[in-house]
Amino acid sequence: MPELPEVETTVRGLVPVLEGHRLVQVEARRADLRRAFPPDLRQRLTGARVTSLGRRAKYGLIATDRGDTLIFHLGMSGKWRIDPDALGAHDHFLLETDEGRRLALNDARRFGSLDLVRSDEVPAYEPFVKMGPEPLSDAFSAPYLLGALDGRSAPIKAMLLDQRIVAGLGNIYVCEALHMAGIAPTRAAGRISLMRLERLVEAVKIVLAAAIEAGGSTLRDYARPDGELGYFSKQWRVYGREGEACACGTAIRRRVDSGRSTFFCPRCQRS
DNA sequence: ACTGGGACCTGCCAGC
DNA sequence: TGCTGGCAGGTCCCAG
Repeated sequence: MPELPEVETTVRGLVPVLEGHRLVQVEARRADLRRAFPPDLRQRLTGARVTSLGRRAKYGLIATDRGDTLIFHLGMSGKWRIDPDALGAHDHFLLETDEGRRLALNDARRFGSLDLVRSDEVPAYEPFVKMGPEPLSDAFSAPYLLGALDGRSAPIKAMLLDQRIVAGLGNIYVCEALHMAGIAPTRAAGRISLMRLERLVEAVKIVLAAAIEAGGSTLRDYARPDGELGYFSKQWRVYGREGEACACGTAIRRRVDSGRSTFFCPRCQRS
């Protein structure tokens, strides 16, 4: 579920519950997700007030007045449940605020992560160190991409999924952006012209912004008890649509590389 | 250094 | 109904 737009939507949904509020209960119901939780997680968070929330790539950031930042990653199946009616087997980490609002970090596959770092050390947080620019920032531009992809023979799809090139894209939005830009996913990344990279950068920004917009429009649904953060409307043009007609009328194709599905239109997306 | 492939873990769904 | 195989939105590690 969670690529950049879903994490952004999640963070926005957490803001009204957490921002400005004190954490009165903190409970880890297991010791790890993909990595071990910090051993002093509970001690450092209990009693702390949340000062701000943010996002870097697919990571959510929750800063406290004690100078700590809780960094979460939702992996493939993670989500925050708000005021859950009952806890389930996959509710791994719990928070309760001074207002009595309760949050459960639920992650069936446990590919997610939870870390706590000093806020001034966030830029040095290991996953962030070699990360590329935010795709919605001005730093993610065609000239930047041209330089970053120079000499690379790997397919453009693989390069867009590489968080060191650009941080926050996943399988869905890469497929969608390549389709919008009319570029074949298998095209060698280093052999794409500046003009076509302009279209690609533009497509990435449009696709992500539209997904965030769609997520934002469903935010009100999260306000109800037992709401789950992270869902968004599925308005994909190619992803998950193998065999269906592209806007051009051609059947959308699916290919699999090392277990990963790529959806594309063989007519609209030329190499 | 770059590239491609597989591992990690659980749940769900189509097909038999 | 019950089993099996295939599939899933992300990283990380390894071998060539």
